[in-house]
Amino acid sequence: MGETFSIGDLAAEFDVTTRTLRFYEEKGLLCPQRNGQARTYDAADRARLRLILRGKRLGFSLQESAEIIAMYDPATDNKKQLQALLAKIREKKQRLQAQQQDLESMIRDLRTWERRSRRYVAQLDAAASDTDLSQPRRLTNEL
Amino acid sequence: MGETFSIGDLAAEFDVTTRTLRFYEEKGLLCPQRNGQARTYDAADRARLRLILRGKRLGFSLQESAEIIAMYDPATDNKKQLQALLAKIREKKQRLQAQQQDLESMIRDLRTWERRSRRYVAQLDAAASDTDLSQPRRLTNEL
DNA sequence: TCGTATATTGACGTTAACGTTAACGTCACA
DNA sequence: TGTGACGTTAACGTTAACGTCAATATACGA
Repeated sequence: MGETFSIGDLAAEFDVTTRTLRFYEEKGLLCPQRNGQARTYDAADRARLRLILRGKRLGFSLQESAEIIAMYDPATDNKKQLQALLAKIREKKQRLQAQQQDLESMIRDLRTWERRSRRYVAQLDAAASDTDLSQPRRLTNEL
Repeated sequence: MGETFSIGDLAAEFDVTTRTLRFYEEKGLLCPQRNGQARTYDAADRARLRLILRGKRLGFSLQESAEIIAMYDPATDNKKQLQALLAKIREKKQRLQAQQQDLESMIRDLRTWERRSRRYVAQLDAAASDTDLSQPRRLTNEL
């Protein structure tokens, strides 16, 4: 068998608490083996956790991450289900692409602001070396 | 003066409830004028709201959106503050770019899965027309 | 055998981001 | 003059995603 992990191992590796891992299990997102009382996680559990956390970083709820993870599960073996699944995949992809749009807008805005602010700091510097502190120009805020 | 909006206007335009707008105000993210009791929003308020919602879609908390919006505010006019602000901008940009990585990973994964599932459906179709329903091959799940 | 580390199961607490309800004001208009 | 449509404040309710705490079990080393 492959490598296994304790709850503490995974918690440390992914920087979450053990409570979090038990919570995910309680919600049906993880289902590690049991070694007596203790939980034993394998590579697949670890991969699932990675997906859950990736989803979180992207603003998905646990419910949604659960759905996405379900898509990776080949246990669905009839045609209608697979087609429903494909529809879901397309929906998720659209949403993710919309997020990309938002991200690009925001990064563009931030870049603009960074340049603008940098010029302003430079202006302040120049004014200071001129001992001309009279009227620092305001940045206009057109949002 | 420019165009103004009622609370209902903005709620309808951005598909949020009026409660939400009052809540954002309560949290200091919006501060519309008052016309007697009633709120009157202008173009700047509207732009702020757009930023807040964009942040939400990207998984930012309201607190974080508030910080980001504060970056757009030119009211900070001393050099140290501006430099601290630039640092924050860089931090946010890094986080956003990390999100882009996650997004790309996930979209790539989904694309792969879509193709794989599509092939599987095609296989099922072929099998059906052959009246050979014996052993539909399983998709392997290597996550 | 004792202590320390790590695990377990409840069970209650917390925070963010609103929803919901109640009780009321105001303005156009038929 | 009522009757909607739209607005207001205040206060309590809700859901998600954990945190925190208590009491208990298990293994391992000195």
